[in-house]
Amino acid sequence: MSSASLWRVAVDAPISEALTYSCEEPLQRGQLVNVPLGRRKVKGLVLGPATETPEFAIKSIDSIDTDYAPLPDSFVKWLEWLAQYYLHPIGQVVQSAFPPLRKAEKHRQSKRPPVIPQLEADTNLHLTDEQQKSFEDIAKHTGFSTHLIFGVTGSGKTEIYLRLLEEVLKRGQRGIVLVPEISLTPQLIHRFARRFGDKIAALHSQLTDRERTNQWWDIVEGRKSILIGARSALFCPVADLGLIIVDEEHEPSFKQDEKLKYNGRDAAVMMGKMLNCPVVLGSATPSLESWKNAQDGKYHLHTLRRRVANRALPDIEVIDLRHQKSDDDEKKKSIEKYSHLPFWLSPDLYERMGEVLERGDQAALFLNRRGVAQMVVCPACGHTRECPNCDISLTLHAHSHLICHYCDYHENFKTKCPDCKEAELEAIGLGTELLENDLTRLFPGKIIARADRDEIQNRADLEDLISRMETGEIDILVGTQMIAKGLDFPKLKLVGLVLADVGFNLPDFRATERSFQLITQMSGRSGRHVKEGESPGKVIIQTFNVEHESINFARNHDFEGFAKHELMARAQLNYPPAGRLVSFRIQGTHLGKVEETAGLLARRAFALKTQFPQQYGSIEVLGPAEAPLSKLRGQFRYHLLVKSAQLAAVNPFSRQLLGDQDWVPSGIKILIDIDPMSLL
DNA sequence: AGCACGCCGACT
DNA sequence: GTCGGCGTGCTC
Repeated sequence: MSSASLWRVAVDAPISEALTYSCEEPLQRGQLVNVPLGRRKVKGLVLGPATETPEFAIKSIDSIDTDYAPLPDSFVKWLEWLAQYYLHPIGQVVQSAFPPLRKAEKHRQSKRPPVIPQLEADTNLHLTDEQQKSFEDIAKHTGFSTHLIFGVTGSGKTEIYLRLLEEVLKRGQRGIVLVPEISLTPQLIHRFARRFGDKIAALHSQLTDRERTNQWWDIVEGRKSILIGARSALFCPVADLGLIIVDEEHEPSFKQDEKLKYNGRDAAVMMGKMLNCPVVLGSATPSLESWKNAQDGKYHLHTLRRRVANRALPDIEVIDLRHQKSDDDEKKKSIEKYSHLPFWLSPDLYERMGEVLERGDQAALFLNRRGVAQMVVCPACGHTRECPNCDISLTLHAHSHLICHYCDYHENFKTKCPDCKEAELEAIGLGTELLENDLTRLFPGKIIARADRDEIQNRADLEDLISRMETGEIDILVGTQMIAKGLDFPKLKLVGLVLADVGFNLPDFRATERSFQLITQMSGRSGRHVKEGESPGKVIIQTFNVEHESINFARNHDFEGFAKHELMARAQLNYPPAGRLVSFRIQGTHLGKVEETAGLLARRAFALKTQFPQQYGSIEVLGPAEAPLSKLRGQFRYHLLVKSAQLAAVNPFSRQLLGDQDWVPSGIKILIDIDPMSLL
């Protein structure tokens, strides 16, 4: 018996590959060990025996951490895939698979409310024919398969999830439910808790480290069978996993935007593949990535076209904000009548709000003022400036330059509209706070609440707002996209999108898709509980771009038409899902050095293409260009985009392009984002 | 990420 | 003189 024992260990440090350690005792892949690293002690995960001896002085493993059972081989494979696909140090990927604290010796009574409330059990709801069929079609799969439930808002996707989980429990297996952090509200957790009682565990950002650790062990040791959580819940090694559900799969927040930049939805599908269990994705507005996979037959598609209980979809009306002036006498009178209205509020929306409030129902106004949504628009014809190379909106800089953030195309900003030559282009700015102030004046005595990053800081604030909406205390809700998702208020009968255009003009190839999703999701909040035969909920969209495709398709509740249209546009420029995209961000404190390194990276990219024309001929390199946020916290930022319709080429190309990074000058950092959700 | 080493300014 | 600022570099 030889004690030949060199092992590959993924240590907790930003080192891309595993390090080699020796150990006298027998080890096993998946075990957590304590190892020396430099002058300190760190945790590491045993990946397997080392195949070759490095020319280092090899250190010995200090001890095996016996608190944790070895991670299953398939789970370690999944961790390795994450590191390899997202080009992230394996040791830092591994750390996410362990709870933040040690296991509690004994459970102490906490002053905080329980993570999962104890609620009266409820029973299954009756399934519609559509729900029943989807449920049956999915439930017959027990091995790896991916399912996309495309169901209009209010069509009862959650009830299908609940039934599927029931089947999983019957088989003695467990399930994971991933939801976007923002929709992980008590409303949703309560619904699961009522159905499955004390079988539920939850992991989300509002938990303390102790709560998180306890939930983790509850699942790992089998006391709980269903884990509901944000994307990071995937890292909990659930034994006997029988199903993964990703609700609102299109949500950009499934993408982590720092450190390991993984997409929770994609990681979930890969986990299903590695652990051989079904994965169910659900959305009223599927991502084009998932939609294409369904069209190509890679995912099973299940469609729910109708709301439950035959509730009608809301009636959507589009208000054209152009041509407010008129010579018509009657119109003139009407303009006088409404002259007290602020510029952002059309008479139609104002009148509808009055009617709804009169009946004691609620209205919500939505305005997406996130980020630096600079928009240049012609008030006469609605024209906006776009980049001729990239087909995205140009951003106004310093009131004089219009710049494309993808390819560095720029032009002078001419104030006269180049399209109709009648009016002067305007940069428009407007925020939710202004709305709130104006509404207080227009609707005296009505209770107005605002929901945006400034007002809603934490879960408690959101819970408070939700309950005030549910009790009907609030008359008018004003908010950003915070209020667009998952919320369900019976008395909400009118939704107004104050300026739908804001989203259209973000310098991002997903801007149109985001707008469509937002309009559809926001519309879906209206009239969710109207009874059969009652007049449906109302949606009013105010816009300068009545012909914009995201409005045209959304007003007709036509996701499929939209997807077809948008997929064609993406395919023409090889944007995802037709192509794969990788973004490199070069940043540092010295502008000249950053520019220089960005140029160097681009030259390396072209050299690689020339050197391997077979593999990399299809790769397009865009930039380098100044990043949209060109200076952030004292760091100058450039970026370079790599894209190709040949999906498999992009990852190895990016890996080779970066190399071991010994060519990167000191003081410069290069951050890589595989499949970026946003190019801002 | 830590934790060293190292090379300059301002203090008892 | 030496205390400590944080730039740079390495970890099997």
